[in-house]
Amino acid sequence: MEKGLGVFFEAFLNKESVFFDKKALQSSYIPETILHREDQVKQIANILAPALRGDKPSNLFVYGKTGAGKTLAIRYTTQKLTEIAERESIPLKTIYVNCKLKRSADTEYRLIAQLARELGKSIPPTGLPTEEVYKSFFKALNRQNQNYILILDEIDQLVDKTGDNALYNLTRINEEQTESQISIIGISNNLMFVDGLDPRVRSSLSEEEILFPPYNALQLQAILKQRAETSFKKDAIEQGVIEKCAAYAARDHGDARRALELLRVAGEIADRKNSDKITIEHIDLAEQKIDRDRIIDITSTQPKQYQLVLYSIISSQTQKNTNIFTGEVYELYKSLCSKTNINILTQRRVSDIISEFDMLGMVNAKVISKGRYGRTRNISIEIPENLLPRIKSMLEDSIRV
DNA sequence: GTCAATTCACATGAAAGAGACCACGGTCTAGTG
DNA sequence: CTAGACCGTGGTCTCTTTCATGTGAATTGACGA
Repeated sequence: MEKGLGVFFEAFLNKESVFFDKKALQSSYIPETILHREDQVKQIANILAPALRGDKPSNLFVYGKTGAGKTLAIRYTTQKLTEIAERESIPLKTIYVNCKLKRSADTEYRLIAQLARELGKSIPPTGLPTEEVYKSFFKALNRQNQNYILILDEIDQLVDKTGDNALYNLTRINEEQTESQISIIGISNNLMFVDGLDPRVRSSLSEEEILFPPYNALQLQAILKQRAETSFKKDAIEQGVIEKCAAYAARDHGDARRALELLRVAGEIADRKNSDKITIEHIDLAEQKIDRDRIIDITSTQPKQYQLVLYSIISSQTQKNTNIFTGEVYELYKSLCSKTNINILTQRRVSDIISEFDMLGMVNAKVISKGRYGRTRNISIEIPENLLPRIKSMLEDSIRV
């Protein structure tokens, strides 16, 4: 056994790979030149440039769909900016925070705590009044006489979870703060996001706005080619593969991140099949695999109650084979609960759980009105047919514990 | 037949509770000199 | 005298429950043609 494994690893090491260096396919990678975002980068640079003279740049609000290059463009320009600032010893610091990361910055407390930590304070993950954390953050800000650029990625997530309190307080810092100044760059996937904000926050936050339109298929091709050059070996990609990748990604709103992931997974599949080239067929497989992995991952990491609800949805649909409604799911869920000795949640809660599955893309739950017979969600499953049995037995296993 | 009122079966919102986790300050205890 | 153990208080955070209000069209029933 041990020997067999050794041979396996040995073979793995010697195996030919289509990859040269995967780095350029990762989403955190920042290439030397950014394609098809020249205008935006220039605009950002224009807005941020005053920082080099010690002035406060305007607050900036950036929005566009996922995978449109927002984060990349911002990180790229701020990186260049700080390089220059460092060389000229200009007091400037950028802080990047992703508000979507669970348990990192998705509440007011955690956001401020995260910021304070970036400034070298140590803040406990909980237990302190939010007031205290603010104080500590302000103190850290004041300590050095510096300009700060604050990048809040996925800022919409923060606001619709916890309101715009934190943003309001942040935008007001400059009014009180004299030693250091702070500019805020907000990045949002949601185009309508600013509309829901407190007017004071809105006018302050979006002194400048930049829109990132989605990439089209040709632009995606260029980007993929650029990345592929450094990450794959020569001639490892068959004719038409890049084009197909780009076409897939362009189909849903030009998401470059997805295009890159598709290419990377296709490469991994090619490796596993001992192929020395990535073929179009591998792209198809990759697309299926990404989809499948996502669904399996979601199902298996979901809490018990959620799994029960999902199971109820699946089994009531396979029984009836027509569209199903919240009430039926809830009834089945209740009986499953008492069978498995799990306490029963209220329908209110189950209703929310169903709509969360809707957001995850696992089911499609549309609110319809059946006239006299009430209003409910029309639920159907979005899981591919061939995956259903597997998901179902996965759920059965984990519920029956 | 037409039209407004009714009615169903939930959706959707707001608020608040339960329980886990945690920091802080004060008090108690045991060990040390 | 002091370091560490052990409370009580007060804070955040997530998941839920409770209470309240909203809602779109099939159905109903009054009305007039």
